[in-house]
Amino acid sequence: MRLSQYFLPLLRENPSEAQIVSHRLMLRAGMIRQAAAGIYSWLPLGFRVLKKVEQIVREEQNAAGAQEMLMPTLQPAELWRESGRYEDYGKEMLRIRDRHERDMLYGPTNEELVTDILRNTIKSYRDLPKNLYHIQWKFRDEVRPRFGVMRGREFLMKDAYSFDLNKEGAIVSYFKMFSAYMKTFKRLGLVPIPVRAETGPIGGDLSHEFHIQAETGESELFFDSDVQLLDEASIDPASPQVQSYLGQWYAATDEKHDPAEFEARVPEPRRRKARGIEVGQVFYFGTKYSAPMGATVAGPDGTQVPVEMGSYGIGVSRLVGAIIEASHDDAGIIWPASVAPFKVGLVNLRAADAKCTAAADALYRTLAQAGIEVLYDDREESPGAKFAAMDLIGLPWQLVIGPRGLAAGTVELKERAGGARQELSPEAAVNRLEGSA
RNA sequence: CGGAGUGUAGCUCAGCCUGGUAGAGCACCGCUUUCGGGAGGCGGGGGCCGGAGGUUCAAAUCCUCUCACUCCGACCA
Repeated sequence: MRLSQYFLPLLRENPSEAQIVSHRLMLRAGMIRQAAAGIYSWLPLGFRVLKKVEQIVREEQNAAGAQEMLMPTLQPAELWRESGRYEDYGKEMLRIRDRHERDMLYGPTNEELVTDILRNTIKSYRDLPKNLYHIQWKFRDEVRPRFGVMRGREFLMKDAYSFDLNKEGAIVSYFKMFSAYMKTFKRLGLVPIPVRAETGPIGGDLSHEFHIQAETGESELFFDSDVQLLDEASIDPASPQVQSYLGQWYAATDEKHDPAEFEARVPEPRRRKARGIEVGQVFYFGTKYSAPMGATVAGPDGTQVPVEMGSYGIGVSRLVGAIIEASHDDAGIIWPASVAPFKVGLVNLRAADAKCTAAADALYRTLAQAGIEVLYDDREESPGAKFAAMDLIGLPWQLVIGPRGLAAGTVELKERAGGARQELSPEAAVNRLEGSA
């Protein structure tokens, strides 16, 4: 993509409404624009990142055996009256009335809707287990939206729902998702901290939140630092010991925190108290929805039993902000390779110079043909402005072509993280980029 | 929902106290000299001063109402 043609409105100064670094950088890097409090448009650069995050989440859900579907944003109030949550949810839920005076709502979550689908289709225990998910926009009418996409009112969430015949099966489904979440967050370049959590309005008795450590996090965490070394491959969802296995690392939100237990179980050097951004939560809640809504199947003995359920959320749009909180410096964003909007920024230092531009154009074509995502700064701007723009948008690599290198037959390849630079031939630079992750 | 602020050019802000017909820097457009980490010169375009009402000869400025946004708290994924 040529920067001269790309819609990328960069801001040199910090917009006054943005208080935290991810919000500031997303606005300055031309990723988002605010439409109303807690409601954002995603501009081309931000949209590319959002789609990459979404795709990694999707791949790991599919790999864990969940099946993608798509439920609507608008739901009938009737289903929520069945579960009892229509009144419980309060003003967080955006209620809408259609032209026929029917009560509707913009879904804050989808337990009711998916349970309705299941009860109308699945009749036998032979059809279980099932795990269905979708990636859809949600709306929660927060009293006080803030921090950009980290706490928006409208947000993109992946939510999965598992259905099992009994509790043992549901626990297996739960830990399959647990393991998939660990892998997902690691692929996004993050270090997830899974903590025991309250179940909140979703209900149930088993829940974990997944947090990313950041000073701007809204949650307070207490954990054994070794939990950060947890390898998801060591989690066997089918093992009866999986809960005690994971329980060996103390990790809790402040609501669940027990100072006495923390001190007794975790040696002092490994005790951590830190702020975290919640990027995912998993719940096992049994028959909380299936029982009142009549989602039952015929068991092996022919009796009708309510299905055992769990739900599993990942804040896809919030993750974009969380990744920036976890990976930036004074100059701008530092994208992990897996979600970077482009792999490399190609900088033509002398767009007004025919030789320099010819060399840059040639390299641009070569990179594009090699299937490398490249953002080509072909504008006539000062070098300082170009470097600042590239550092701000934080692509993993920068490839610089200027008269100095041209005379020596080299280009400069710079790594955004760490800032290491090297002069090498254009061919060698392309090879390096092709070979890197 | 309580408390505190802010709304003036695309962005950051000054002007408001003490009313007199709208400003700066950056950004943008043209020309030019430049340009290896946000470069200089000259010229230019861009504003229902958030909205409505009021006071006044005269309102960005004073008064009333209203809307939006931000921050702290409570609440929340």
